[in-house]
Amino acid sequence: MSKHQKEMALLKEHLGKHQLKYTRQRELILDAFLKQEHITAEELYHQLSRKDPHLGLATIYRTLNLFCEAGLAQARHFGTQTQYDNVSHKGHHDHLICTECGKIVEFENCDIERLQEEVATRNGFIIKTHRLELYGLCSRCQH
Amino acid sequence: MSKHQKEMALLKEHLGKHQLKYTRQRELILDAFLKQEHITAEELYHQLSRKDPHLGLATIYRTLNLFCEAGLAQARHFGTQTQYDNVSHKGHHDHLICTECGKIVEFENCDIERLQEEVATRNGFIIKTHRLELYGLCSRCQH
DNA sequence: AAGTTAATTGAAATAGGTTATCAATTTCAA
DNA sequence: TTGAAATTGATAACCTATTTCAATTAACTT
Ligand SMILES: [Mn+2]
Ligand SMILES: [Mn+2]
Ligand SMILES: [Zn+2]
Ligand SMILES: [Zn+2]
Repeated sequence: MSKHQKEMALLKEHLGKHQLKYTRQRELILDAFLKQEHITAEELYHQLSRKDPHLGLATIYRTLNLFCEAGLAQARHFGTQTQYDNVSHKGHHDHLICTECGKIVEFENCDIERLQEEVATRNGFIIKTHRLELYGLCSRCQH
Repeated sequence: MSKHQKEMALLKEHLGKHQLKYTRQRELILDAFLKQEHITAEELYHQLSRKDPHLGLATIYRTLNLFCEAGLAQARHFGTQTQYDNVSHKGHHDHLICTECGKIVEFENCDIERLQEEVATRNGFIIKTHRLELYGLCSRCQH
């Protein structure tokens, strides 16, 4: 019995709808990915290389992009790399990022989301996605 | 008499404080940059290549990064490229971006900014900067 | 269970945007 | 005017991500 039954079901549902296959690699990557809040392709590659030395980096990238399309992950460009956010059980959220130590705090704020909608409506837009990142110093790095 | 006297003064102030020099290239790039709301290094390069075919792309990148440090510009990763925002006279603002036609609308919203501060405070953070981007369809692209 | 077809994989090449290198040039203060 | 230090342009290098392609694998058909 693997954990992540619900997420695996979601993935299989997406695969079924798009004539895609459920592979050993996709299962491996899914399990590792779901243990993280967010991770880069390189980091995941290094983690998994220990277990399966033959897993290719391209497969990691391809699979993470697949997770995004399936709604399990959300790509977010941060610095030079792309962070893949695990949104499978937490849902949408935004980020506070400490520019000193790299600490990341996730948050949700309905009021902000509502105001975003207002801004969009006022300008004739319909929002599909958004990104909100607050950069600064965490409590430990303020001294 | 060049326009952009105020911005040029700001730049010279920054240069003075950091033992940097005021060069012909920096003046050229500043004038071209200030005519835009936001622009990529490549776009600026192509614009300026017509006037001065010997201007190097590396110089454009270096100078735009300098403008960021001087507070005249603000880098914003959008898609695969970096957009350099002209914040010299408009000040901070956020963006509505149409994913269909690429249209960009700039906006400011004090309420959102205030709520951001609240979120940060609640988590012990002090915000230095932030980015808020709303992606969706503009009025023309909704049909 | 075996065969068939199309998707997937890993390795390597390629792409694309940005930065580093370095000799020649330019700025600017003395 | 002179000289030290910063800057420039051309190009190489870098880094992340995607593409290519032959071999493999998953899953449907018989
Ligand atoms: Mn997150
Ligand atoms: Mn702008
Ligand atoms: Zn910190
Ligand atoms: Zn549009």
